[in-house]
Amino acid sequence: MQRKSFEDLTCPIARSLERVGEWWSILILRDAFHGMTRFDQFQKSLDIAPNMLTRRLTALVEAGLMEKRQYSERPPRYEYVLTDRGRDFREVMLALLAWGNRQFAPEGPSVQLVDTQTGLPADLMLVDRVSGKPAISRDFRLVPGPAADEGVRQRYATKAKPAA
Amino acid sequence: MQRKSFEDLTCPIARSLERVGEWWSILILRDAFHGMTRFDQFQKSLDIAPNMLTRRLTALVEAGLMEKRQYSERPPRYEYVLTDRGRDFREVMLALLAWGNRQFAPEGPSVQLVDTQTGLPADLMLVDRVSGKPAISRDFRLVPGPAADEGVRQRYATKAKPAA
DNA sequence: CAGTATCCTGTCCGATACTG
DNA sequence: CAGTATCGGACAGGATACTG
Repeated sequence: MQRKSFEDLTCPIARSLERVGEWWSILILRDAFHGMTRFDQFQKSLDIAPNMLTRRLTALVEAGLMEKRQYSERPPRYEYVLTDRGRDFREVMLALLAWGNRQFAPEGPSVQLVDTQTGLPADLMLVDRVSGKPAISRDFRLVPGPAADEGVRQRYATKAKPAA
Repeated sequence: MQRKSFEDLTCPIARSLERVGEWWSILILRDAFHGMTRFDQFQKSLDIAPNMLTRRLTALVEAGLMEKRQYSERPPRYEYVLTDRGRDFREVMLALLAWGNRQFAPEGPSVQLVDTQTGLPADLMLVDRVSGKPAISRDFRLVPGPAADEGVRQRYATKAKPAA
């Protein structure tokens, strides 16, 4: 029966996972951020079976994260480029990368983000543009928004106090 | 043959995905951040089959993101709490949430982070603690770190110019 | 080069029944 | 309450062969 469809769910995390929840999807996006656009570039880099690559690329295109563009008439050739929506995913990827480096790289990072102006590695944190406070500040709380449905309201109505 | 094991890979994104790549894992963490600790709390909230919940919880414990703690002797009762490593994942989750709200919530967010001091919804962005610049600034570039292996170096040695 | 077409396997996941 | 046990289905993913 496989996973239930969560398309109707309003939780933004679940909705995001609908689009990028498959394992390869994020790695394909990672390579796309690195400038790759062509089928065989992805295939070589990822060492992925070609049919799987086709499936994932198609899914990413359908989700609006990438766009398939013809860059040659004869022979017909296509490339896959990030859309605005896909490019916006960069922050999530960098957050994931930073977390991985902090937690699973005892011998130092294998890939890191550096400031090309100074040469210093970046130390990323999420902040609120409005107040300037870090997102992990205790001042912030997740609450149901205007489009919340019953399920969401129930989950966020628990008396349990949120973990730090 | 299922997915190859990527445990030996040094890419921090792949390494992160090893731990939280399964669909339910992140949703369990989401609920844990919301203060849930007990088996049946997760089960009711997620509407997940009990055997799957056991599997995912066990995996999260093995990955060091959660800890199984006995909170009652007779009868023996356990609870699942976030470890430091698990709590550190909060930034990734919030980044995912913010992306989902930006991209897939035309009718407004269903869940949002608000500043309890001001009542204003947060507008999250990743910034570098060192320079204060946003992570999406063009000044930043991903480069191989001290622990990079051949595969990583090759991927990051392409002449292709990174996508914006 | 850029895929499509088959076939196969592992496992994620759901459903249900059961237990101390 | 907090799970374990068992069953079965759907699909992610791999391997390989083939095409314009």
